[in-house]
Amino acid sequence: MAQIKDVAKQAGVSVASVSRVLAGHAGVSESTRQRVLEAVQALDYRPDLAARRLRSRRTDTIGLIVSDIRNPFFTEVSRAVEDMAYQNRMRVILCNADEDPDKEALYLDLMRDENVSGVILSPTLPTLARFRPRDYSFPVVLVDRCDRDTAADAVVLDNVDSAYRLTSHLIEQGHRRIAFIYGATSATGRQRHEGYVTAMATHGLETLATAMPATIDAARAAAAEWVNRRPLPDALAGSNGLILLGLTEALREAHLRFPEQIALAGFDDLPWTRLVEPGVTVIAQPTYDIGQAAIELLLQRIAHPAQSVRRVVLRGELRERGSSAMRKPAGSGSKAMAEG
Amino acid sequence: MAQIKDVAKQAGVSVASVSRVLAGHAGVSESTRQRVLEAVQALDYRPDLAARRLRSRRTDTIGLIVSDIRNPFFTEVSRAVEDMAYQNRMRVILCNADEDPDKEALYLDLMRDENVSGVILSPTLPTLARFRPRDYSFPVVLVDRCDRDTAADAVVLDNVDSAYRLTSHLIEQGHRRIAFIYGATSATGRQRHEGYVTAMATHGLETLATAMPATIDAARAAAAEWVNRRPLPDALAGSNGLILLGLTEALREAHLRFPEQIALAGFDDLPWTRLVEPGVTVIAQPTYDIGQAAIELLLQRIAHPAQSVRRVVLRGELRERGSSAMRKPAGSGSKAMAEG
DNA sequence: GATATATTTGTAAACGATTACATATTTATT
DNA sequence: AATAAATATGTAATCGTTTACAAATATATC
Repeated sequence: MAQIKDVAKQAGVSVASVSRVLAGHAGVSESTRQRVLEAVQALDYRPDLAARRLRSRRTDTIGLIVSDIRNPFFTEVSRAVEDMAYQNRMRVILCNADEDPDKEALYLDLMRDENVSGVILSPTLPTLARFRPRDYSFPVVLVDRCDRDTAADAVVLDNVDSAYRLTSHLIEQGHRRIAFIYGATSATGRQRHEGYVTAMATHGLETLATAMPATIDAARAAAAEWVNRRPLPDALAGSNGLILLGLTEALREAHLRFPEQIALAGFDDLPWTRLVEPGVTVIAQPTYDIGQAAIELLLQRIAHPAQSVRRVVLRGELRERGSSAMRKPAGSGSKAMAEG
Repeated sequence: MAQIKDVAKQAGVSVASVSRVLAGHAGVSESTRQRVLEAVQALDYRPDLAARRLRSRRTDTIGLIVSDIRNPFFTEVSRAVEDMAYQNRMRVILCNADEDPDKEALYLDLMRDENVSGVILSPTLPTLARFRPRDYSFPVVLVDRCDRDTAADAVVLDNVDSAYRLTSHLIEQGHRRIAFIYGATSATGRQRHEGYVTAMATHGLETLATAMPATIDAARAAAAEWVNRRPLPDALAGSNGLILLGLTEALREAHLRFPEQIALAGFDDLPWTRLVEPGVTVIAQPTYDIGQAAIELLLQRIAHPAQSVRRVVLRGELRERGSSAMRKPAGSGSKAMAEG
């Protein structure tokens, strides 16, 4: 493998000049620039990254710690971060914390060891609760999950508002007993719950909510409970894509048809929500944009460490489908209202 | 930040001893071991990875280059690789080639620059065609995609056999005009096509296949063509999860009910295949196992570079659901057979 | 107890870049 | 033409480890 001194010799210049050319620094004549570039080409020289990182104390690497890689939301965010990072000559180390605070802490330590330029993190609740950017040796941008008072750069959905709109939509469609099944282990789940509660209160309706870990299985179990209760709720709503999937599975297992017997709605516009007849009403998240915004925020923060804290809030879009359709005044609806 | 010499001073030993203790090398007395460990603890010393990598010429990093991170198959594989890698004190650099050979080549170059310990790769067709392990400075394990004669470690499904079994199942259910829509840009798609062709030939049936890029949109378009043709095929089969999704969408759009009007089957047991009534028949891949096997192969190869080439072939499991149900001798079936 | 052998420790030379500083060269100003 | 300022280049120190080699100490063998 060719080294920088080989290139210097070949080009007839000093190693310093080679380094300067490769770093794109000013103060080097066009003629040496050319000769260095030719020599680099001729020898197929590739700088040793370990040496460069040791001396320069920079890694040009960013860490991405997602809470659950199986959640398509995070897959899509990762994709965006990847794309943008490599376009900006940055490497990405991807870590999947699996909603486990310990694993998360471990990975944050690892980021310190790796001396990363910055980190994009979707924190679990405990980590978020005690999160202070100053505790880390690198800039951190939060994504998807963030408290109102967290003093850190962040990119999030308008969770409270989106949940409010989704719930209001269900109410407008004539549903009254709306059960909200949400992931209590994330700030996002809680905020969406808050939006749900507000919407219900605004319309003078009683809230029916179940908090649980945000997994398909937990959601299915939670939905099964609601489904066995009498009176049957008018509608089930889930706080994210995984939960919505669990709810849908539970309804299938209970042989309940939506929206005739029970309505359904939730978050994340995944491909399957259009496939299950007659389609599931959802709040669509601009997932790719969220990832893109996160890395842009991070790159800016790396460039300007002292700049003031920023928060990007993106709007969720309600996509109405058959699962939330208008409840008939007569029929099972009147029964539910009579009993409730 | 504490350095190794600080630890050495604190423990009253030389830097060499500290290094040896931390590397777990033999030939260091228990008493120094203890004192070094205490000093490390006391100073919260963390070795500088850049320096270590420069001097030792090892990175303990593996590269994972997947063809399409949006494909849940690869998400699950990534999860397994991640888990196992970190358990083995290795870092993972994840790259998403997006089925683009150029991007793939770029990432392989990047792996060389990063001086990774090894790479797990699901190659596109062009890369696979000219793939020779000797061309790389690091060991490579192929995953999901591999030719019969590729001389490299690999973990794959029994693609030909699985497709044969899936097709045979459809035939046993009374379907005759079976259209196979497959991704022609991957070895896997081609092998599954081969299994389909063999099964059809065995039963003296004419093959009806469409080759296309393995995306949801392309699959939907391809399915739309089949659906508009007369006679209508008896069944549609897709060569992976993304394609199967596209086929299902196309049937929905054309308002064709399965299995009554047309049967459906494919690869990858994704959660939604159980949700769309009456369930979609699929070959399930042991995705997590595939990832796990890949990294195990890689770690072994790193430990024993000269050991002979290994291939792990995992068996796909047929999961019968309603979408492939028995075709009635009478009705639309007879019409299709009369016209075919 | 002397010698040979095995074990433990320390010193200093790598690893391959970047960059501070000094020096040489060119250009501008008088 | 002499001086000042700006630009271009080179030399050598440095980043923080690992590890080859030498030296010192402990253990075994006679």
